[in-house]
Amino acid sequence: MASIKKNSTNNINRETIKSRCPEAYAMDLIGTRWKLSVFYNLKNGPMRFTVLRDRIGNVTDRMLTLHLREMEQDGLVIRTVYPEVPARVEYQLTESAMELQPVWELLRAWGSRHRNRQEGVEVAP
Amino acid sequence: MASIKKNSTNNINRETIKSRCPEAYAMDLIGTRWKLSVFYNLKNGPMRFTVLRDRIGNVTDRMLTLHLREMEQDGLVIRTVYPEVPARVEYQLTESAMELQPVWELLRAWGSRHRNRQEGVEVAP
DNA sequence: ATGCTTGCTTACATTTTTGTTAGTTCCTTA
DNA sequence: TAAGGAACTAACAAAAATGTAAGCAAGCAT
Repeated sequence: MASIKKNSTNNINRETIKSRCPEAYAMDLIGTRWKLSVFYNLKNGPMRFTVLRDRIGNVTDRMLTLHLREMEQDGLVIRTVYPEVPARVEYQLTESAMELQPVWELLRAWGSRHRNRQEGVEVAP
Repeated sequence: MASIKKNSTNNINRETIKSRCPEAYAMDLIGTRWKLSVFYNLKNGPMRFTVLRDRIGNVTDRMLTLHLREMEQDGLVIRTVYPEVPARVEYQLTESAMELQPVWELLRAWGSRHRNRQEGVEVAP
């Protein structure tokens, strides 16, 4: 998240797959720990940093900041600073990010179904 | 992938989110490096280990094995061993895994669109 | 002048994921 | 009897993600 080594096998593999495959590119943008939570909490409108943090719960300032910064960079959220004191910063989803909504819905449905099917399967009696 | 510390903050956070949110559960099952490639290559039918490995390219035996094992455990692939020598092992997607197809299609479409929009945005002239 | 809140940042530590290398086993065929 | 291929596994190393703890700037209320 912070410093990636451009020439590591790891990174080269990642980039190769991303460049070949839009699904992989998409997964890369949305697939880390707190991003889904950000989408989920911002889907109904903008929210300021602390509120978002408290709603998510269990995120540290640092982690949330890191993820928000990446999402901003990636065109998924917009950051608006209001020149007040104490500082007020609001985050909102971009249009493009909103268009992920159908994906989340499908994933949610699939997840529920799959979890039900898996219940009791993994731990044999 | 191998040894996770059950009581780390990291793991607790992960599990908490997963348990609350089917989307997160889903993302957790499908979101690591080589799994998308496995889905992609198996979507038209079963395939043996080496063929799969060579089609994906750049995966090591170990990595592929690790991911396939997890996917098996998670009810996403079925592993069939044919008692021949040299060994023949075939992998195929489960029905549940096939049902992810619409998700991949949406993600692919979104990924392409988003990438186009982002082009030239990140690197200012 | 001091304390207060928000939204960060820095430096460091831990955990998790990914990769590297070198085996191993099974029988079959040469 | 030795070589060979498929499908692994073990031991180790590196990279990346996540978490912890502390601190800082701005400027308003006290």
